[in-house]
Amino acid sequence: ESNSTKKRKPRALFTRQQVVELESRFKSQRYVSAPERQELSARLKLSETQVKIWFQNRRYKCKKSSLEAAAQG
Amino acid sequence: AHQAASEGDPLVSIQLEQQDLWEEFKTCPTEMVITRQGRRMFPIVTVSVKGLRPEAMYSVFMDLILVDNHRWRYVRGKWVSSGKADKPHGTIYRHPDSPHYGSHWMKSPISFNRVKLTNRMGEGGHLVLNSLHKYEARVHVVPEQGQRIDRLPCNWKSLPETQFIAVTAYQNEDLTRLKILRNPYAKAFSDKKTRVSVSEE
DNA sequence: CCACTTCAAAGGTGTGAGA
DNA sequence: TCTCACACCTTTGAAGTGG
Repeated sequence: ESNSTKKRKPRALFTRQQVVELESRFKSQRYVSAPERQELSARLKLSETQVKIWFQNRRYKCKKSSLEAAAQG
Repeated sequence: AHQAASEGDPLVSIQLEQQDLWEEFKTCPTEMVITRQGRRMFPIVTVSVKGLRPEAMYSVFMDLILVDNHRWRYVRGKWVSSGKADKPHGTIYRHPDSPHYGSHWMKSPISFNRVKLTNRMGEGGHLVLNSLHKYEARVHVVPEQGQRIDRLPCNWKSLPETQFIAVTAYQNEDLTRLKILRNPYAKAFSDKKTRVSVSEE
């Protein structure tokens, strides 16, 4: 098949305010429970899956950066 | 003998990281570009902090202080002082992790990689500088209010290795070459010159 | 949950022109 | 001296895939 029907991953970044709130929550709480996730997703107008994956990615990012920091010093 | 005044608090120590890189630039000497929209610094001011109370809350700041009272000019390959310095703006940059626990600040070096330098007032959160003036970075570790820490001896430190002249466009071409060599974002320009012998076959 | 990957968009470089 | 648009890179980060 040629160039026609190729699925390109559209990149949709979260809004600035959404990230601010998520970061704020992550700073005090690395894991979020199901009810908390529901409340967050409703307030931020994101799906619960998006909130779940965001915390998952955020934890990995944190761990990765701290491992790199330890490797250098 | 006078150290006993702070209730057994250890002295706060602030130390610059990547000193060899800063030294390399300082021999040029270092120049930092300032733009209307704001330009990042390279090398990046990074410090390791020791002696904080792990459970106490701190905010960390960086500012750039005038090193001397002169304006500088680049004449025939050398920087020479000429004229009197303009009045500094006195802006300060707060590290985005602030406020956070002492343990957080001490667990790994604190990087000010996102700070931006500008020559125009009103760009929120950026450090405002005068072009052709010489500056030096200074880092502050400030305990949050309500922590009942009476005195922290030495909660700021100036970093002489970071001295630079603010410019609107680079003057010294050795300095420019160093920036291209060391800054990953400028890699396009080092690759370009390497590609001289690559003609298509 | 974790581990890593995917892959465009976002955005940081110095350039070189034109004030 | 200063500003701005490029071209050319990197980094970012939500989503993908498998364990």
